[in-house]
Amino acid sequence: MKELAKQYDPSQVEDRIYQFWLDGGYFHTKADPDKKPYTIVMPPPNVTGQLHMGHAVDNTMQDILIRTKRMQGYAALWLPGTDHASIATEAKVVEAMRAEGLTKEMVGRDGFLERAWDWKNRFGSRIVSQLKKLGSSCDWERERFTMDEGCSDAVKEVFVRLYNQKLIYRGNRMVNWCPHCNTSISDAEVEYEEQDGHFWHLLYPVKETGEMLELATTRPETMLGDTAVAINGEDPRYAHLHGCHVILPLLNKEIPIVCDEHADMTKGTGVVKITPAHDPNDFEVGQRHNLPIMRVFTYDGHMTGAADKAAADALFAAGKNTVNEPQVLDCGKYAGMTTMEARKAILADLEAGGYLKEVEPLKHEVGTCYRCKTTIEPMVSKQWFVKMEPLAKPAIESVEKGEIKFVPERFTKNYMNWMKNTRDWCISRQLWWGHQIPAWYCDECGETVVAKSAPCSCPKCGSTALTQDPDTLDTWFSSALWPFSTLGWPNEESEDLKYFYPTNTLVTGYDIIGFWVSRMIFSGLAYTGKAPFDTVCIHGIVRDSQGRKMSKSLGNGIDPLEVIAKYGADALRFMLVDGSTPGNDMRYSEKKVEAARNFANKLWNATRFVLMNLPENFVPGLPAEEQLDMSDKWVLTKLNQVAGAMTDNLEHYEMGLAAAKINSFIWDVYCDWFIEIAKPRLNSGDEVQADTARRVLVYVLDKALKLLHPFMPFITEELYQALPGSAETIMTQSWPTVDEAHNWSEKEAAFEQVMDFIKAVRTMRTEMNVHPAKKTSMIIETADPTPYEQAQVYLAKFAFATEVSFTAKYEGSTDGMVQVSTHAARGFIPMMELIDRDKELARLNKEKAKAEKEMAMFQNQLANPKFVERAPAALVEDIRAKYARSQDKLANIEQSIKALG
RNA sequence: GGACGGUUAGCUCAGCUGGUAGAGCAUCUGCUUGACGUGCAGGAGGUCACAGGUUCGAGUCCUGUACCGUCCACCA
Repeated sequence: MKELAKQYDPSQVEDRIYQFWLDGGYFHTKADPDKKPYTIVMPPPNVTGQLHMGHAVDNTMQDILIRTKRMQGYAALWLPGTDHASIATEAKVVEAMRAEGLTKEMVGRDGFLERAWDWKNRFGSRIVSQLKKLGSSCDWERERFTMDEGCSDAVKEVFVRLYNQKLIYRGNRMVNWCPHCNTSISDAEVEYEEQDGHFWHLLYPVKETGEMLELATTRPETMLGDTAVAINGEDPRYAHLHGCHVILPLLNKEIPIVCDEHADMTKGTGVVKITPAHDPNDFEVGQRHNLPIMRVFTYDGHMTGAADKAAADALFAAGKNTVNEPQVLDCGKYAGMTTMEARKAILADLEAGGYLKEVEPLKHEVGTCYRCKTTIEPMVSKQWFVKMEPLAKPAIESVEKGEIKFVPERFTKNYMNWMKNTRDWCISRQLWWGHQIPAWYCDECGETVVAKSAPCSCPKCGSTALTQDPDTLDTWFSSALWPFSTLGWPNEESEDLKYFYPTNTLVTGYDIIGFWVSRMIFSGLAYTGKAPFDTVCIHGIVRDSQGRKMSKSLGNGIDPLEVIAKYGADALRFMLVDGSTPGNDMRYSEKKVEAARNFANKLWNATRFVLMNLPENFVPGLPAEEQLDMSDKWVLTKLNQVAGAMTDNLEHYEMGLAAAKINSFIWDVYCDWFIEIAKPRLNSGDEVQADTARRVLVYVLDKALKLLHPFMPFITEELYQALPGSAETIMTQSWPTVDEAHNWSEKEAAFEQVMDFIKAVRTMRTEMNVHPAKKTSMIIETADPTPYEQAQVYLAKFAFATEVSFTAKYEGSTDGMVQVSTHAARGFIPMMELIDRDKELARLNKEKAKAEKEMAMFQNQLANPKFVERAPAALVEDIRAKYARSQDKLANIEQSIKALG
């Protein structure tokens, strides 16, 4: 048996244990017809990212679930992997190239991709090793990457299928354009933030009547692209202007006044300028009225000029641009300015021309890019889209039918809201790192060919000159397939797919329900015909100690790896779940990690104590029932209760409650009471008693380690292996269940009576400042002395008794006797000379007040005829019993006060 | 504008289906009791945000209010 150190040092243990697990292959799971499958796919972290607290909670929760299920005998698969994170990774590679003075264009697509793969290979293992530090028991043999061969094949398969079903289309639509990342992004990727801005009230002259039409805008620089002004057809103020035109200031261009419902009579002046190329609503208006779409911004956030116009005209002339392709304006003197510069210049010119009526300050929500926070420009652009409506419908129904449930349930609403309002999903990105869109265009006739691999020739004209679409797909397009692409789909015959799919639990934060969860659900249903998981377990985010979100810009992030280095992964894990509530945010505090570290140390020392007391030839196993002491039966009953309760909590994803329960069991029940109470037996010299105590100590410890293992995997493994007779790993031992033979509720009650008495004596002594070394005899007055008689050794040790005698009714002298009372007994302790009489009287009166309050509560309840009449009979009985008990206690205290004189 | 969450001890938070308010930390008092001072034994500390309602009984259920926070939507 190995000697344990006085303090637990996780740094000496964790890496060694993790390697032991890897070497043992305990994380690997295969399809096993004799077992039930349980599957979790890990939300793939960004391949070049670093572990943060969000990952730490997410993966701790998954590991707790998977370790529990593994111990419960499931073929538990936790499938790990990483995400290529197109925008984030591409941005990093671009940045690194900039340091060398290079741009994407300079190195070209192939050169860039080579660098990107290098980058991935260099940093991709970092996050994986960090996940290992946490103790994650994933099946690393199955580690996947969203751009590996299988996942890429799944992406192409889906793209082709959806295209053939007309659920993927390409067209000129309004998209969110990030001028910094230089790509379109989806609606979900736009974040709104409140900014100070202005309403500029402009005046447009009406050609036919000469009057000035007032309208307001928050983005005056778009006015160059106005191709109409809209009024509401019902608006009496403007009835005379139907069919008229305005002269667009600065450009002196005639544009029509159109009647459209979009113009709201109740807002502003009821007149709206229409810029179809740069506003989503205006785009719709433009479609309805067949207005030209005039682009005035370049894709990198400048005003368009002659060259831009020439390029667009050339494409148009070549017939490459067909439906609704925006025209491009040569912005003349504004060409080449950034949009902000143009805003200033245009406003100055408008003012000079008398077209600016007033400026009104306002706060408004501005769309920004979730990656770089740059203000989004709505742009009309030719992109690929997924038609959402037919896909969303089954995804909504599936959740409504309960095939998928959210935990906590309230997030269902969040999901539904997202699913029911989603617009078509823009999936093309003007990036190189990612899955290139499997579409080819014929250089000769412009035909589009969508296929899993490059076509040899154009099916329409036979030309062999075809060019693949340069764009890549939104990262979430591949993430959406993750639960099944990682299990072998589209190969329907894959054993893994058949066995492990659909998966069971998806654990993730509420912040990506729209991005990811919803897309996996509709994808799973559409391509595999099955919901990809049955439960979505949602957790909150970890905030800093002041409740702020952890962020790079604030610099308030806590690095989980530093915490692990200082306190151990077990402590971090325990801190993250202990006392947490599903779906709620939590605050990080070092104090909480310390508490968790202390708990680990407590367990370490408890085990050390047990091991120290075992003889060389110790053979574990519970002794026969007749040898068990009342404290043994008590602790075994408690163990049963905690095992049952934790199992139930874990089934309901209440990991915080489960953690608190095992903590309390180990610390309060096992260490503070059971170990202490076992000591007299261990040292009694009675070999039979000592042996019984040892066996129970080891038995309960073994079970407690198992119950704690999912939460604190490292220390429990280390300690488990040190127990005599243990198997090679705790990981695959069976999860403790309720043992019906171990429910001794009457013994539990009897022992708790003794505990009550001990506590009463201890409290009295501490309050009276009696030194522990001062021991005395005592007389216990009780109707049934049996439990106390059996507990004499304990009374000696914990109630500081020399000799104990019993009586049903004490009639001796109370002179010099200090008295303590419980519900079931009264103790007479000759130690009055040690304390102050007045203090003792005060103490008793305090006890009395407490007892009276308690008694009064029950009395009031029972005095209420409606309570007795309407409350459940069992409860009324229970209250009666409690009332009787509280009466006994009060009587005891009153007698004590009387005796004191 | 819509939806959701929070408001419980000095601090951070639990409290499941309504039945005598809990934990950790902090604080106070004792304790070198041979597993552990990263410890042990005790104490003090709460009108459960506010106002109504349902109920024999409400921290828990319902309605409303206030403040804090989050998400979504819109904004000429």
